[in-house]
Amino acid sequence: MSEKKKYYITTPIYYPSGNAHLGHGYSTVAADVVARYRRMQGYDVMFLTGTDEHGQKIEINAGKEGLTPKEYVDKIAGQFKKLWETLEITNDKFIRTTDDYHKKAVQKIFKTLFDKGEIYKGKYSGWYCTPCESFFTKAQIEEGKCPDCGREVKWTEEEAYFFKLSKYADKLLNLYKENPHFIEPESRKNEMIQFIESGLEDLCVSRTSFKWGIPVDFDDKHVVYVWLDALTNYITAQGYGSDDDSDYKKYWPADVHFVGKEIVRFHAIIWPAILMALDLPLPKQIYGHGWLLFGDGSKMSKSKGNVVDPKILCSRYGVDAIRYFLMREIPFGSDGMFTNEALVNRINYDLANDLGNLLSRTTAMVGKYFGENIPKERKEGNIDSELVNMASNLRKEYEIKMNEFKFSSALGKVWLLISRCNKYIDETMPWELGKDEANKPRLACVLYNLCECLRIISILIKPFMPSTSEKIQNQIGAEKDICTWEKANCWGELPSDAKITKQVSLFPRIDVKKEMEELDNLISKNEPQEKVEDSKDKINENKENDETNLVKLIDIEDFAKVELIVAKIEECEPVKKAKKLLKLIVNDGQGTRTVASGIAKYYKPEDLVGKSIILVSNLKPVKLCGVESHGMILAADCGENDVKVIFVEGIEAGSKIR
RNA sequence: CGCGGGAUGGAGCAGUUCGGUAGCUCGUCGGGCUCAUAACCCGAAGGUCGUAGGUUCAAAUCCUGCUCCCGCAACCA
Repeated sequence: MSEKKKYYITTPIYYPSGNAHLGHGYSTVAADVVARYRRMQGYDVMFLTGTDEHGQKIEINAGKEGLTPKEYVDKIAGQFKKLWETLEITNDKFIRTTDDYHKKAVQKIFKTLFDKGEIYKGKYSGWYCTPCESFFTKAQIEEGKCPDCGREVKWTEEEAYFFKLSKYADKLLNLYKENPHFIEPESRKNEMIQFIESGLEDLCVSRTSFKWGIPVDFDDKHVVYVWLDALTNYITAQGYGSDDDSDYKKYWPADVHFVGKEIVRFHAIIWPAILMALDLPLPKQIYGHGWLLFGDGSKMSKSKGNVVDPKILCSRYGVDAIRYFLMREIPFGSDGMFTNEALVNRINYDLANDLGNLLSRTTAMVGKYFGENIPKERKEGNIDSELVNMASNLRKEYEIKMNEFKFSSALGKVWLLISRCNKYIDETMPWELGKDEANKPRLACVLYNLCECLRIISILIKPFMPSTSEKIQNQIGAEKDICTWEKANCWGELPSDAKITKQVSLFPRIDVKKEMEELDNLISKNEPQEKVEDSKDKINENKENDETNLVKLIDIEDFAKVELIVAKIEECEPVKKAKKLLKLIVNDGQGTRTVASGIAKYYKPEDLVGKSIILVSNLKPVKLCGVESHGMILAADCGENDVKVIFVEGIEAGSKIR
């Protein structure tokens, strides 16, 4: 009774403050590929994904739609589940942090930590940004606004529970040292080390400012804040803290947590610290993958016609094509771009021309020359050994890449064989062999070799493209028992009575030009309901919050509150340690004052001295990068990437503008 | 001197750990083939490897200075 080896992999639990999009799909497909790969290798796999459903933002978004938070998350969690079905994700569990068992377990964990003295009650006073639900440190408050959203932060004091994160600094550094692969890719590890070395503060783990969360059961003013609520899902999902923790015992610790690079910090620092505090084993690895960017580099460009709704893409091109694209186009550790053109090109070149066509021409020739079966009598040629070796060794190379999560390279290896096969056909010229009855054994051998290669290929692409894999096996008549991982490095498995039939094309070729036009039409139709809300896990970088075109109208009294005057710039210098800031000394008619302005990118100091500008003179002073700024100068956005200061000529400094 | 990543033929990237013919995909041009989804195969053109110095017999690779991009942090009052 050889116990199967366990493999536990997770995606982040997604924050359902908006619709599921391709960025979510990216992480999840990657995890699914690994899960399928490990299952194929015979592991007992646990693959977990889910949603992180608490927090103020959910509360607010629900309110906007006139729903209760629960109704709201039910709706969105449903969308996520549906998307995973569409993408043929084979997660074993789906956890929602609003699930009962999770809530209970979290309360238990909270209490345990409190009893152990790992959590203590304290007072939090600091700058708080409501929309972002974040407090900022002393270093940050000096500088002013919320670093995330730029909005006003409020000085807030609240009673709160704290987790003693600071005491784990050394242990964490040690952990990284002793487990060099704990954080991958390596560049991320360096960031974490840096972060820790710059000092860890205790972590605020409860809130009183909103209700939508798990109550602290011994102090019901408080709800558990995201850290202990969300991160713990990886163990509560397996029953930790419940009556039945057999799965927890079986699968924990996780082999790897896949996370977006923006949340590596939480997983590499906070999560292990929590586990240490609980005396539980730590996950073996945190892998921070890159982001899927849209269009020209960062934002989704509507004019470029990027349909990012994964459902549309899947129905148009098939799930396998989308899965393939995501895993092939972008090296897993780095950022990558999604464009429709890149997608269609990949489908055409790799899938239709190389793989699809290889299968097509192979099965067609078998049909043409032999009917359904390749004869037993086969004559080998000198040229064969290179192909055979390559095919037999492929699994080994593929495995190395897969184990490092280098999906793109792993697929690259497979495609090397596909190319080699196409070349092999040219070299052996089966159509010539077919002309002479005497060459039939040689022809049989050539076609057999191609089918064997296809068999191996079909096995190795299976985690990525499950149904394509099956289709290939079907067409070459390979039964399940010779399409296993074990048989992927064996040669000569296909029996001579295998029934080989040409069927429909795997991937039809796409007319790029036409397709781009159609996609353009598609989005223009879709646009109204397709706005992708930025979510907390922001895997896509679509920060452009659909510029609210609705300008709020104000009364004349509101305008009267703003005092605008003309001022003359007398001195100007860049602010040290600031990239965007210029420090201006301006004369406002009464005297001089200092103003900081974020225009360093567009103006040199000497271009400004002596000029007159319009100044908002009654803004509250604020300190920016050590410079006290008294006012703001008016400037206009000129296109995407330029800002022009509004200069005025021939008006005395101090003149009021109305 | 905040941290980090990057600058390589028209585009997108690899190569830089441990110096020694600069490689891949796409595009362009020419040829071959006809089994196949007008797919496949071969060949060619095209690169001062961001810039300036240095070490070396030899530098994309090592060292130093500089410029420009991109994240994050911070600071567009």
